[in-house]
Amino acid sequence: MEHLDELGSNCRTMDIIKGETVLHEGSFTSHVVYLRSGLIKETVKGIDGKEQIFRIIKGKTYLGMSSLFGDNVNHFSYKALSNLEVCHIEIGAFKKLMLENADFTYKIMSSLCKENLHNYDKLLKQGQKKIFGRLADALLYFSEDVFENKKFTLPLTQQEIANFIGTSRESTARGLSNFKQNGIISLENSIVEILDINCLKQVSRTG
Amino acid sequence: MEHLDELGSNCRTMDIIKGETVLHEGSFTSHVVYLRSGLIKETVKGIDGKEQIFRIIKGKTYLGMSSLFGDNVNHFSYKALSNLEVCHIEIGAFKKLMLENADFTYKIMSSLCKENLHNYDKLLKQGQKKIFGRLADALLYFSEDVFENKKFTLPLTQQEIANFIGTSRESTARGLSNFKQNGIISLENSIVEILDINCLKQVSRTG
DNA sequence: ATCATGTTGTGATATATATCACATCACAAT
DNA sequence: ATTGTGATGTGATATATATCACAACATGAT
Repeated sequence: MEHLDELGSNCRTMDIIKGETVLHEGSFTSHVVYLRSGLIKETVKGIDGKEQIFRIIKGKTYLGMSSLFGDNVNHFSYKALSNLEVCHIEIGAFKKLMLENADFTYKIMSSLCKENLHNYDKLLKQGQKKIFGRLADALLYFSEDVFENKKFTLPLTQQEIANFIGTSRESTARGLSNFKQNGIISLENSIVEILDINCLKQVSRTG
Repeated sequence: MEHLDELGSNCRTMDIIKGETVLHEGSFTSHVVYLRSGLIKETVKGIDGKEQIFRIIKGKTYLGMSSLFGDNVNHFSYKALSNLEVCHIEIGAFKKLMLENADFTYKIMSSLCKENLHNYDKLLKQGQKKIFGRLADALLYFSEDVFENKKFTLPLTQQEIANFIGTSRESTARGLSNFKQNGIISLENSIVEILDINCLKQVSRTG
């Protein structure tokens, strides 16, 4: 997926520090942004203005493609959870590359479609599950998709996890306590280790 | 979006009667399907096997594009809510057209992206709203997106509406009764007319 | 017209989860 | 070390919604 070489001077690299916002929901999409390294939370303002977290994005990913090809307005905000290395690409150069290189376009489209299927699946299933199931999903997501490790530091606060799985902070806390008491995870100062992954997957399935 | 002429003999039209399934979730995507006319419900099997309805699809739409470019397996089922006229397109011919015609590809991609933004927005907001808000959304969706009319016949049973907005049949019934009593809609034998659209939008917003 | 079958309306109750309230804890800045 | 500030843990209570139960109704087939 990295055709950045072909973009040459149209691609400008820059560093962003933890906490900064890379793109703002509602702003005009003037550049394609490619995340080289670091962790980002993708958010939307929900009704009553509170932050909903859609997903965590890690390195080697283009940001806001749907917005770019949809209506040129960012539909999400992207906020740095760690220090980042991003690359800004001239929108014209990017579109030109797409029109000239059908193969590149095809790849972009495939990866977009895969992402979408995954997201739809997640959102649809989420609506049916109860809190413990959704929390289990979040932990599996961190472990399997984001960090690819059974042991990791929570990338989000409990309030943010709540915003991610659509529940309250208190329910998130209670869920984590419960998993801990049942020996499914260990949890110490935001460091989680998944001890019984089968059980966690079971909880994810049965809600 | 209609490039069917260019596809010539690779495009085969056929009729499907109400109730039939056009594509099955889990099956291999062997053709691109274009819906010429009629109404379809796009569904997924949820946990515990009960049907979740993702959206209603009306004429002049390609089915299952994300699945086609994602992993060649249908992630949704498509069931006819009315008699349909569909067109089956050879997958090879379709991909060939895309690789040869960057402009066509670009348009497909744009429409996919717009769809996605709309769907994400809907799913994310849905998680935050209470039942009356979601039901209001469904009615507005039928009126504004599907039928483009304030008066229409419900395309789904109450059980299906419940599967669409993620609630129980009984809650759906209660919601409709409530809207009726408050003069927001009229409802007689599945025929709905939206009487106070501002109020309905208000309910949609405030949940 | 009659029947059978699926659809709808509505009460009573159970249950999951939000909300409120407050104590404790972790961590960064001084 | 001390302080301040935000993060976390946990009880008590309120509330929305699911579930159960059943009657009434609509619709299509015979």
